Amino acid sequence: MTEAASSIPARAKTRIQRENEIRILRAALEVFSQNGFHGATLDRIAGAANMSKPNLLYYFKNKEEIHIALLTDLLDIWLAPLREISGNGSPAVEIGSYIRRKLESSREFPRESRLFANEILAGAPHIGSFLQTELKQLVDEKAGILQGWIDDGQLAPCDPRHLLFAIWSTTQHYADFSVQVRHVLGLTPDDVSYYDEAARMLDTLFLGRLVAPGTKG
Amino acid sequence: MTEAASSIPARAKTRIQRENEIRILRAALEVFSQNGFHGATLDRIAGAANMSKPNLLYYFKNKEEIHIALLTDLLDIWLAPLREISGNGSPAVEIGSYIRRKLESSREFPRESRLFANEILAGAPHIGSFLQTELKQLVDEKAGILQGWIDDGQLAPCDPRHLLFAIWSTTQHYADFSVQVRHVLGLTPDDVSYYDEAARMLDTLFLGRLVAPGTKG
DNA sequence: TATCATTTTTACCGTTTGGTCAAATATCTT
DNA sequence: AAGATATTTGACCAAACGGTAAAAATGATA
Repeated sequence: MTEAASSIPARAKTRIQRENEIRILRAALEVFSQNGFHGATLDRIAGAANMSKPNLLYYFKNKEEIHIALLTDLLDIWLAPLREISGNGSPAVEIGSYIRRKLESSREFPRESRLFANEILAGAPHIGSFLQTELKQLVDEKAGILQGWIDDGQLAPCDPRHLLFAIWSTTQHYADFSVQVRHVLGLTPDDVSYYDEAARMLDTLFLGRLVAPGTKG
Repeated sequence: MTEAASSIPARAKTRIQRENEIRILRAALEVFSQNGFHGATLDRIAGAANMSKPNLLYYFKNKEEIHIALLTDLLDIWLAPLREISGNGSPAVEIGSYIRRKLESSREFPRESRLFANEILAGAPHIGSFLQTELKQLVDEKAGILQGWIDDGQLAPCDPRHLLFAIWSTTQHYADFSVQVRHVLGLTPDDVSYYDEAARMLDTLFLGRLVAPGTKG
């Protein structure tokens, strides 16, 4: 959870405070991820948290603060799979397990993924600086590892950062566009059985070879 | 543009009417794609169209009608590249050119792409039936073509529909997540020079082989 | 140029929304 | 159990929002 950077030493949180902040953030995640920032109302969030609106505002001073708290928590979830990429392993293993981690993250945290997607779509008003600093730094570092493999001939020549983009987009797609995925596959809502097939597809795509070597150079 | 299905024969549109409807839709596309449906206000749309709000409502009876008009126009743009996939060509050529068309569509119509993404993220409240019928039908048809190539051994075994998902996500990513892409690459806003490198990446990924065949089976 | 239809503006309305405040209630500590 | 603190509630408010009505202005037409 997020702690305000205040000079006044904050009181230790009570049990009720801890519980209610979690209740609120859980409810807010549901509402924000489904309706976007502007589509989410404090009344709906409060309702989803089984709480009155003034009570909710006793814990968070306004709507934006809830949103920012959610985004802050989110960034760790988002970065974790990327951090684990190691230069010691082989590209096949490292990339393969990164994809699996990202896909697993999509399945486990679809609401967080959609919250992130909404924020980026809106122009990243709250996490712009995070993208430019922390994320960029980490990407540059991991891109260096990938570039090493390219130089070794273990990986096809390409811009490693765009390879990461491809991994992000394909894996997150299954959370962010799940409605489309389900409609196209003819599945019922909440059916997430497509993740196994998705994993196979991405393995073939990133680790295998899609189009058989043939007439076209 | 969209025509209401009314039994009363609609008057032919005047010059001013045609011009203003276009002005409104252009402005609304900008505002909706940046702020989502709920984040967009009639005042802002009217402002972007250099028009008073009541004047705007003289042409569209409410906010939702503008949104639906935009989505309707959008679906053609979205489907066009997919329709062109032909069973006569080779997988390499057909898939390659489909990717190029989708990527080009991302570059040319980023606002439309973001509008679409917003709609899907929100649960596709307006285009759900389109996804279940028209899109599903077309996907099933094109998936059949891809399946044929798989049966021929020209394409690696995989669920062709998931292959399409991978193409959609990677190409649309460059429009929908352009802010993230630019921040990570260290580019200035509005710089779209990354599209060339993106095309190379996707060619390698979908048509070539990313990880060199090596120690790992 | 007079007439009619179309377009634009001004003034307004009801509702929703984010947020406040003070009083009431529950909880914790001694 | 008393007192202090933390929590919850109901009543309320101003601003923003989607939308309306009718008059004023403009454009087309004969």
